[in-house]
Amino acid sequence: MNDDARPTVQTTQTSIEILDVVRRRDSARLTEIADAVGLAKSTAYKHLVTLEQNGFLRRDGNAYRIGLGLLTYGEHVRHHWPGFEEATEAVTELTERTQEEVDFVVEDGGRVTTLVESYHPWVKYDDSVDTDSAASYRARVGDSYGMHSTAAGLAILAEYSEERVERILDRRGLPRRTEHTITDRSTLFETLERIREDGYAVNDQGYTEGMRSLGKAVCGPDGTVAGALTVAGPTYRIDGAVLEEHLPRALEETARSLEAALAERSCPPR
Amino acid sequence: MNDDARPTVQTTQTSIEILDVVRRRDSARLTEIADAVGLAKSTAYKHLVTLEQNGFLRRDGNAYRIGLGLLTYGEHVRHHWPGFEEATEAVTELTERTQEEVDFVVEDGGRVTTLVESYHPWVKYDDSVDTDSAASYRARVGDSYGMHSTAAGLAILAEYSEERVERILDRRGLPRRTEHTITDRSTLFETLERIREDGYAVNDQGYTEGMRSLGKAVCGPDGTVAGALTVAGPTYRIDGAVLEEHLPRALEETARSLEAALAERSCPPR
DNA sequence: GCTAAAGTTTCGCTAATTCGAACAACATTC
DNA sequence: GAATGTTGTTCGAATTAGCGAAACTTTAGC
Repeated sequence: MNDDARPTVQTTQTSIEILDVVRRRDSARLTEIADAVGLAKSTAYKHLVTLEQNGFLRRDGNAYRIGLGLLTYGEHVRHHWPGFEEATEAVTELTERTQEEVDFVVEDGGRVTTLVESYHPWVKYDDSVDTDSAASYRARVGDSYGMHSTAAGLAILAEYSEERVERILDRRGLPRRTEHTITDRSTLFETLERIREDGYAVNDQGYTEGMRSLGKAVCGPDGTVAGALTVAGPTYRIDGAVLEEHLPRALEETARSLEAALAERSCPPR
Repeated sequence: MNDDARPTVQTTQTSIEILDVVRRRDSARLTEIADAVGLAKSTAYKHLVTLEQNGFLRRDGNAYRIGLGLLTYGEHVRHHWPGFEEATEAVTELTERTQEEVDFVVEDGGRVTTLVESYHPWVKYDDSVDTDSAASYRARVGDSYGMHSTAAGLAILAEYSEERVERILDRRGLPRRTEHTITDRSTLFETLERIREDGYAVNDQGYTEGMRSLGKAVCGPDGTVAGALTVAGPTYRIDGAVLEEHLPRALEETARSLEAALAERSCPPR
C-alpha cells in the first residue's frame, strides 16, 4: 500500500505513534490507545510492554505515561548540540539585560524547536495584567513551532535561499495561529525582505494574541545558520522605544557575541 | 528463543537498541550501527530512515545523532511529573543556601534518575583544585545511577520495606563504582539502618572518588516516597561542621518545606 | 581514474506481527 | 451479593512485513 519512496519499518512506526498518543493525552490506557492508533488490544499491549521495559513508558496502575528513559535521550540532545553551552550563556545574559523571556531555537525539519529557555525564576510577569495567558504561553524547551509564526523562525527563514524557503513552505504550509499570523506566501516574502533590511525579525502576535517577539539569526563558524535568539513579552511592554531601539540593540549585541563564542570554540586560540 | 514471560515486539526492541547505540556513541554511521546491533545493513537502514522521519534521529551527512523529537518527549516527562515545579523551587532554594550542587531525583525501575539539577552558572567549583573531575561528574538531568552508590538512592531505599529493597537488589545488584562503593547486602542494610536513625544519608565517594554527598527522601501527599533531594561537593569542602551540621540542617528544612508544598498542591487551601 | 568502502535498492523467504477470540480480574449496577 | 459490563492479559492461526544476501550506486582515498 505504502509506495512512498523511502523504506521504513512499520512496526517501529506504530510504536512511535503510540508514544505520540500517550504524550498528547499525557496519560492513556490500553483500550484508549488501541482505539486511537487503530490496533487490536493484544497488539497494542505488546507494544506497551516493550516500551515500558525500555523506560520509554511508565506505568502507573493501568495508565501509561511517558517514561524517564526518554528524558535521558532528550537531555543528551541538548548537551551534545554544537554550541549548547555558548547559547545557554547568551540566553542568560540577554535575559538579565532585558528582563524578558529569552530563548534560543534551532531549525529542524522545517520547524523551530526551543533548545534553551530563560531559567524561569528570573522572569516575572506583571501580576496585574493577563499573567495567565502570558505565563502559560512561555516557550518550553522541546516545544516546536511553525517558522512563519515566530520571530526566531522568520529570522532564520530570512537567511535561507528562496528555494529552501519554498521547500519548507511546501512541506509545512502556513497554518494560522491568530488573526495576525502570516498565511500567504507573498506577505511572507515581503516580511523576509524587511527582516534582511532591519537585521532582525519582529513577530506581532502571530503566534499568541497579546505577545510580541523579536528574533535574530545566529550564524555558526561555517557561515550557516546555527539557530536564532528570541526575546518575547506582552505587547504592552514590548512597545515604543523598547521595541524599536532597546531590544534590537540588545539582541544584536548578544547575537554577535554568541557568534564570536561559537567561532572561538571551533578553532580555539591556543 | 526468547521465552520470557512478557510478550514483546522485537522490531521495536531493535529500534530502541539502535537509539541506544547512537546515544552512547554520540554519533554513528550505518555500517557501525548495523555491526553493533548485529543486523544486516539493509535492515538497519530501514530502521534509521523510520527513526529519522519521526525526529528520533537527526542525520548530518552520513552520521546519525539523537534527534530533537526526543527532546520534546524528555521535557514532557519533566514538566508533567507530579511536583516538578515545587521540586525545582526547592532545588533553587537549597542551591542558593548551600552554594553546592543540588539535585532532585526520583526512583524508576530500581535506579534513580535526576529530574532537576542546579542551574549551573550559580555553582562554581574552586578552580584551584581538581575542577575537571568535580565539574565533569556533575549530575545531569536524565542521568541515572544505581541507588546504592548515591546518597539520594540510599535515602530512598531507607524508606522502603526490606522486601522491596531485596527486589531491587535482585534486579540491579550492587555494582562497584569506586573503592568506597557498598557492594554487599549486609553493609547496605546496616547503612540503611543508620540513615533511618540520622534522618538523612551520606555517600562518601561511593560513586565518584573525591565527591561526597548527602541525601534525604521526600514524601508526597499520599505518604509514599516522591523522590529525594541531594547536595554534593568535593570532599575537602563537604567536611567537618558543614558535613555534620550545616548541610544536614539545610537539607532537612528544604525537604520539609518541599513536602509541605507538595501537600498543599494536592489539596489547595481555597 | 582506479579501487575500496560506504550507502541505497531490490527481492524472496520465513519469522514475527497481527487480529480475533477466549480468559481472568476488576468495578459497577441492580 | 450476584450479575453484568469493562478492561487487561493470554493463546493460536493466518498472513503480513521484517530480515538478510546480493546487486547496484555513490562517495572517498590514493
